[in-house]
Amino acid sequence: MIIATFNINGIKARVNALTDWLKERQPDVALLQEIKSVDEAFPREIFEDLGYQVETHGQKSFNGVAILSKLPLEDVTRGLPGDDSDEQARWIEATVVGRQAIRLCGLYLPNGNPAPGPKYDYKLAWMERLRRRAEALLAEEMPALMAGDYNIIPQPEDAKRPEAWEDDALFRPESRAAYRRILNLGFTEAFRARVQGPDHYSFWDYQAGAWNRNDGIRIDHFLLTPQCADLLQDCRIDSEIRGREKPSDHVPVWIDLAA
DNA sequence: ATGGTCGCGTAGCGA
Repeated sequence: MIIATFNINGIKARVNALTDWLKERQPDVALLQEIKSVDEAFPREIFEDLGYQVETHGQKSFNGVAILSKLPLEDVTRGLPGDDSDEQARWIEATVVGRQAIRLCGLYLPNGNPAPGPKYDYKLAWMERLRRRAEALLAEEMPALMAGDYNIIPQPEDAKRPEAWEDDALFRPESRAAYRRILNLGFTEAFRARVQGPDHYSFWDYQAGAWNRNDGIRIDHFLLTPQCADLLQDCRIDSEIRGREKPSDHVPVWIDLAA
């Protein structure tokens, strides 16, 4: 089963790029972030015609997550638990039923810049809520994953120029510690379980020719529970997508599970 | 130090 995560940076602007990639990669599931659309305006028919069930959790102009699946989805829930006053659409869950059931959590973690400040406080508070949800997920002892745009550069090797990110909310020590705290509960980060070394990125800024200089960062991640990690066969980044017409600033990352 | 580029929505914010 191929499961992908892709921050598409606006569904309206990305319909062609996204459908082209879906037809090529043929993922069973695509977790999408930054749809930047309300649910009613999401062009669901285009993806239903490609054979996907469409579940969205959108908001006007900003954020928004979605799940596309060729396999049946069950028990869809929207919103990260822990703060009923949080109106930002950054979390969606569903169970995909293949040969075995996998619990999927699609997330768009807050950027947090500028740091320090209220946006950074929101990021760290959101990560603490994520940690609590992660603990509950592990306690279920079933194959489950949390994937999406984490807005976290885990290690210096995950940036072409780590020194440029020293004071950034994506790389500050508190951000990386909060991410590590979740990982160390017992998750496997799929990409680093399969691939070592530098120069593997999932995001290149639109500005200053970042793509042409390969000035990227790796911020889109798959965290797998032990039961899910046992099924991991592959993890790859479709970086070539970034060089196409009208690309997102992120590219898809996908895993292949024996499920 | 500044500005560099996109998307949304049609000004200015978020990234």
